[in-house]
Parts: sequence; structure tokens; C-alpha cells
Amino acid sequence: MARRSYKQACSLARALDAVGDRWTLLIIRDLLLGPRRYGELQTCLPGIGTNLLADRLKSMEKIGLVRRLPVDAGHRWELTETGLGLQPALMEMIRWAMTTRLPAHGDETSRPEWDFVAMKALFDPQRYTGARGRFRLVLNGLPAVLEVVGEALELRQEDGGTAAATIEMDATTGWQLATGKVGFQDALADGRLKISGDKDAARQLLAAFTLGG
Amino acid sequence: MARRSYKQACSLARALDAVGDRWTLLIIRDLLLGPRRYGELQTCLPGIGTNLLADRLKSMEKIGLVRRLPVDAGHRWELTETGLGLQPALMEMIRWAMTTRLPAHGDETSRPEWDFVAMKALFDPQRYTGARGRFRLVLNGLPAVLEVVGEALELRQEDGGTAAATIEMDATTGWQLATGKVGFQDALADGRLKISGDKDAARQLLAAFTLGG
DNA sequence: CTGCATCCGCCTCGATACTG
DNA sequence: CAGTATCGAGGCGGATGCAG
Repeated sequence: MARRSYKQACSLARALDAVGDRWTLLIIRDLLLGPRRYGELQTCLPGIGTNLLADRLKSMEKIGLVRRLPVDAGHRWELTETGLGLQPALMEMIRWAMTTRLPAHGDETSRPEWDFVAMKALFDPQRYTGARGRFRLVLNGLPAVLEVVGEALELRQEDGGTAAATIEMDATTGWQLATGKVGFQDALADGRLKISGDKDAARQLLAAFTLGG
Repeated sequence: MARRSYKQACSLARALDAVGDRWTLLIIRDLLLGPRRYGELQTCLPGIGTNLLADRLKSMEKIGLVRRLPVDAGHRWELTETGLGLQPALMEMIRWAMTTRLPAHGDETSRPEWDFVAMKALFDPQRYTGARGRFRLVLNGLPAVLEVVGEALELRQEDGGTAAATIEMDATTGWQLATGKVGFQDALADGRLKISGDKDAARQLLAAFTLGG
């Protein structure tokens, strides 16, 4: 159990007392896409010790950031409202990292889930002028369901259900669209972006993904 | 030199590789109010080891978050544009902590600078309908200069210069005004809020400080 | 006096082994 | 599958020393 505190009467210090320990924010990142089993978290967090993951989940549960969700043969870990409240801070941190040239560490492991989180961070609800709707996003071949709900974009890793449109691309294309390095029509033309269903609604949605402008 | 990396091809992981180490974000917090000397940082960060502060500053300098600003008999540390770019993320994290009941650690130390940072976090530029202007804020008896510049509120710990108005209160009153627990007129009436100069401009400014609504 | 570097004890972390 | 137990390595906290 991590028990080291800054002991400062400052909101940031108190926040870091709660979530500043190693791995904690990455656990929350992975839970942003939906409830996860212990084992799923382990494979999404290569390098974490099994004791650390258990410790972190326990203290996060005590603080009220996550809760256990009973399921057949065990349970899933899911974010509480409080834990979900960290999403804006995480999104801002991701946007900062995406616009900043940070030193790269040679042998990075890669996971498709992280691209979904990056897409969430690129979405700016202020720019979305379309109607409320469900979309299907196939990123690097993996499907997810997008839904614009009030101030944020909900993105769950699952498939099925009805959707106004299906958007298919890879993460690089998504990033290039957001930064304006490639246009909507161009990406469509050279096949890196595929849309089925309501093409106008998809265009409106993609227009809300922006970075650095 | 902190050299432990998550080695994940994920923006959040890379951000935490850069600023996730202990004390780093608190150093940035303190630098948000202006350049600081090494010794000033030490007194604002009770408990940090002198070697750790030096190490952190060195790695932050290498990444490009801070730079040395020569000054008589030594130098000051100041944020670069890249370092300043973390401000939105920090502000969101502060707002999260202020709206969340987190476990308190008995004997917290307190510093007036942290209240200024909290005030920055409460400011929502979207809600500010007034004109660009300079204000003087006296918080708990300590003066600072406020200036609305584009998307953010600049807040420097200094005094002097011209100001459209001077706003005088304590941090608690500021928080109560932001959360709506007390109204502008009431706070003025019972003397916890004092305004000299352009009272209307001050009211417009204070209306842009909000939390949880 | 300011701005660190060195040294040392402790606690967190990461990895492996083991259990309900 | 979902953790607990254990242990070595290293980051961290505190005291002290020293150079410009």
C-alpha cells in the first residue's frame, strides 16, 4: 500500500497523493474504455508487478476511484464517477504529449487500446456541431462504439448495435486528420479512410477531432 | 537522474515518463507563478531532498520544460513554452481534486502560493465576458497581478502597475464565490470581499471563477 | 549566501515463486 | 483466474559538506 504523502494543503498535491504513484494513472487510462478483469489489466500494463497492481487497485478502491463489478467467475474493475472525473486531466495530459516532442525510449510496446484513448483525447466537444448519435469506429481493424454524450465522447471497446455510420482507418490517419496534415476528402480518396452509412454525419464527427489549432 | 520508463507507445505513458516522477509536477506548479530561485523552490517544496530538486531540474531542463534565467549571484528557473503547455492538464487535475473528497493527511503545511494556483484553476476563460484588462488580486493579504490573455488567466505574484480594479479577499471566500455558496453582493456586504476601482469590471472577472457548475 | 554533490538508511518498486 | 509472499535493486528523504 502506497502511503507516502506530500502533506501539502494544495489541491494538486492532494491529487498526486491519490493518483501520483507509479502505474495509477495508467490503470485509470485502461479503465476509461470500460470495465476490465485483473488479468486484462496485467496484459495491458506490461512490466507492472502483480503485487503492485493488486496494491494500486486496493488503494484506488479505498479512495473511491474504482469498484468491483461482480461477474461470472470473478469480477471486473470499473471506474466510479470520481475516477471518471479524472478523464479531463488525462485528456489534457495526452494532448500535451501529442504536441510535444518528448524523448523516445527505444523498445516501446504497443497496444491497440491506447490508440482508442488517444482518439478520445483528440475529440473536442465544442467543435462538434452534429446531432447526438452513435458511431462505429474501426481503428487498425479493431471496432469500438462512439457516442457523443454531453460534454465528452464516450468510447467503448465493443461491437454491434446500430450506428449512424462506420468509420474505418488507422491511428496515424486519425492523427493526421486531427492535425490537418491530410484532408477529409484526400483521406477518403486514397483509401486510408473508409466510411459506410451516413457520410455527412461521419464528416461532422471527424471535424471535431482536432489537435493544436 | 530518474531513468525509469514505462516503455509504452502511448502519449500518456510518455507524458508520465517525462513528468510522472515524484515532485516534478509540483515544481511546475510553483513555476507557474513566475521564475523562481533554487532556494525559493526548496522552501515551497518542504520535504524534497536537495539532491532530488537538483536532479529534477536537470532532467526537466534536458527535456526542455525549464530553462535557467541568469540573475545576479546565481539564476532563476523558469518554464519554457513546452513546460507552460502542461498548465491545462494541471488545472484540470486541481479542479478534480477540489470537487472530490480525498483523504486528508493530518499535518499539512500551507503556503500562500498554492492558493494563487488554485485561483488560476477556478478561472474559466469561456465565462469571461469582460474586456482584456489588468487586475490586482490581494489574496490572504498577498498581492498578485491578474491579466486575461486569450485563453488563460495570467497570474503573477508581484505588485504595482496600473489595474482596472483591486480585489481583496481570502482564499475561502474565493472558493465560496466560485461554487456559488456565497453571492457577490453578500460577500461585499459582510466585508469578506473588498473591491476598489472599477467595481463592474471586478464583478465580471469574478463571475468567470466557477467550479462544478 | 546560493546552489548544488555526496553519503546513507529506508521504503517503493519489479520480478519470481507460490496459493485459494 | 486472481491475487499473496518474498526478496534484491534502486529511487527517495534527510543530513552534511563544499564550491563559486
